[in-house]
Amino acid sequence: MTSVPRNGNAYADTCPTRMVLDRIADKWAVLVLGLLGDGPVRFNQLRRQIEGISQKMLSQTLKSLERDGLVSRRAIATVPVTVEYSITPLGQTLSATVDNLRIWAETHMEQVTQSQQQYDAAAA
Amino acid sequence: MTSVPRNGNAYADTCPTRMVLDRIADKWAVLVLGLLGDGPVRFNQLRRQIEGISQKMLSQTLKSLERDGLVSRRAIATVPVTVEYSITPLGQTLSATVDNLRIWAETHMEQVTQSQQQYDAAAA
DNA sequence: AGCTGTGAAGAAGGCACCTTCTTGTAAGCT
DNA sequence: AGCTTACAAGAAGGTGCCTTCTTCACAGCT
Repeated sequence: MTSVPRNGNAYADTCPTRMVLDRIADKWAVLVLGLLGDGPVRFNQLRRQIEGISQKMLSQTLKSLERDGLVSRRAIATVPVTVEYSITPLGQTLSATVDNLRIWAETHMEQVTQSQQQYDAAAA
Repeated sequence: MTSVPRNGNAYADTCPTRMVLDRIADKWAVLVLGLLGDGPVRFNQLRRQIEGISQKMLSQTLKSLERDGLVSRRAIATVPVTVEYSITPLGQTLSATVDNLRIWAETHMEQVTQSQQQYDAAAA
């Protein structure tokens, strides 16, 4: 009998799903994948499009996503050398989900911040 | 002219969407909302169902989600007093999205960990 | 008095996230 | 030599995440 991929359980502490969830439930990962979903992007292009992220953090995030198999890296023989990042087929299966998370944040930002203000006022 | 809710932009550093995204792109938030999506749950029930979370962290996460307007809290006059948490209408609109994130992690856990192992082996 | 249960939070400490600074490599320009 | 560009990463330091421990309040039990 061939082995069948088994689903993990994110509610179980010892299951590696917890680590995977921690990896993808990350704002930088969501923002990077959101951009790569539209096509390959170079490092500095990503950096310009994601305001507030440091070069260090972007490099680190891309490395992690590459390690996860969600992103692929290709050095281009320009002068100086530039690097292009693309989403992988595995990353593509996550694309719509992370986009929905970001879109929800964008469309409900006012409601959330309003609720936070009301909560803080009631607590004061 | 009545004011129209404007969408945020998560790629802009100064936009509060970044903060909202940071709030919801969080493994504990995803796991808590995933359980509350099915109906009200008591604090200790949540604690038992989410393995590995400390009482401190669960309490803090629930307080943050309440402040965000995604969760509501109701004290019940039992002996001792127990507290029941429910998802709010606003939280309900996020429910499917966070479930999809968790389900993706559960169904792709093996592919991600395999990719991580291959990456680490190639780097060694 | 002690203990149990519930839920909340401060303190302490370790670890991770994150920025800034710096360095490294390489090629081209002044 | 200096500078620029691109990308990667170590060091340093600050902040935040997170656990553990402890305390608190309250009611009931021994």
